[in-house]
Amino acid sequence: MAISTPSCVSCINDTCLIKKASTTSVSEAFLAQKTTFHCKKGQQFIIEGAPVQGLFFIYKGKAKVAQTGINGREQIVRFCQNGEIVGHRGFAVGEQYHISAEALEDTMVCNFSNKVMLEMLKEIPSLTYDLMLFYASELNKSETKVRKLAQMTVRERVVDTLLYLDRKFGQTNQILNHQLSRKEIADFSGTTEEQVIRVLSSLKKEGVVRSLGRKIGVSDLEKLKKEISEHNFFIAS
Amino acid sequence: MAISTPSCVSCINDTCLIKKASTTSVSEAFLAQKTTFHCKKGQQFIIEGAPVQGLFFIYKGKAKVAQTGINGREQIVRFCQNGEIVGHRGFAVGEQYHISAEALEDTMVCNFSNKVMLEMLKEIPSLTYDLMLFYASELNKSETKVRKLAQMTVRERVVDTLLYLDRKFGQTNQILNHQLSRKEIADFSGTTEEQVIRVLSSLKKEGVVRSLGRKIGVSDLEKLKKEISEHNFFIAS
DNA sequence: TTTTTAACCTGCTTTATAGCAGGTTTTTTT
DNA sequence: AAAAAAACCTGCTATAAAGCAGGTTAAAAA
Repeated sequence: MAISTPSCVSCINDTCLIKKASTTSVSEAFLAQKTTFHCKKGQQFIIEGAPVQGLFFIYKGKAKVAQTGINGREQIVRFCQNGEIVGHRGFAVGEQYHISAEALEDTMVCNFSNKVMLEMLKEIPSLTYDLMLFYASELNKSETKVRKLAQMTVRERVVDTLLYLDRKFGQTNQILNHQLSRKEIADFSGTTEEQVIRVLSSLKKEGVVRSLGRKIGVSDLEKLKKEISEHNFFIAS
Repeated sequence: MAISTPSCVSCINDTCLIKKASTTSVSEAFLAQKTTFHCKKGQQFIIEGAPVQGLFFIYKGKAKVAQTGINGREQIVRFCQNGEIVGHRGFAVGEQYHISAEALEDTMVCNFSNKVMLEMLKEIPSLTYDLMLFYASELNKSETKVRKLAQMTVRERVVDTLLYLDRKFGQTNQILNHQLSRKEIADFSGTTEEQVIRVLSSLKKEGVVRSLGRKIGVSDLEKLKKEISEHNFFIAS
């Protein structure tokens, strides 16, 4: 369901690597080959195991990236929003995607095919360079995550996830802007729903976290940060 | 202790990204700015927390890359040998190294400064492209590791490490070519020395692993592989 | 508004893993 | 060759985390 394709040159997502590259003297022919489509909330636009189809960029909206682990258990890899790349892990390395990507709300997604992407990278060294930096930064985040999983307790990992959600999507009235279920928090933190519930209710008793119906928020950000700051984690996720 | 610097053009490490790039029409001026030095077994050539000093390449030898985790607990990140890059995580992203690198045997290491590296990347797009692919592949490995840590049991992680050591350094007479202490295996697998010892002695009883004094080896590779194959891990580490 | 469903919560039990203590073997040093 | 030092092993105990069962609350649908 391709719709009227927005132009990269006039795109408002300044952090988007393509937008950055589009300001250089690049043949518009590349940008013209972009497709843009609309995803309803809950719809998957990358399917685990499907052949790699280039790179995706969130034009407007939110998505979650996940993969199936042992016993069909879902592992949420990351969340993304406007201007962010999705599907880069498969691109350049594999033939199939090892992750799925699902829209968390109505979302517009841009796509460049493998062929076009490779041609662009050949023609625009600055884009290759930016993409290299992007991969390097993702590697940093991923290795930090390895360390966290290996060495943090469940409580610390849940706290860390709350801080991540605050950094990523922000809060309004001390309620996180993007609401996740306890199960989703668990899948991102690498634990179970019950553990998340237990940690959250402790944090509530301690007055660090508050809830409004099903929604949750951090009421004392500093105290929460303090809880994991002793580990000197280079906050990179 | 810089010694007579070996030429990249005539280097035998064909997998080295610099060697690959050196065959193109590149000003030799870059390559001339490489320094090469000798490390004794046990010597650290990258120190955690020190300022980033460009990229390192193993010319000949073996090294382990590690970082300090919670309670000073060591987390081994990876092992490397001839032709492999070290220090790439800090390069391009940070100001300080978040890892240390230590020679596992007498090792020769090449180094390009930040300045020279950045100039080379600007001048040689194919090098930037190769480095991008390298980062992408490292990202893949790291994310696979995240999944493993989150979902494998201790036994599975130790088995996985044994398979990694076999892939990485090989075996002679069913004894792993590079010998690690139980403690090191634990630091790489994300567990404790005692657990590794327990797993190894079970595996020995099952006839899958054998030992010769302190050295260990895999006697039934297929059976060992089978143990974790059900998880369909894309073997990428 | 009522009904239904999904999400959330809590106490109890089980299990996997970590940690400790003390002994043994292997390796290294003298 | 003896002594010292690592590295390795084993049984026991403690603990964190997972799993289960049954109940409650909040949100969505009728």
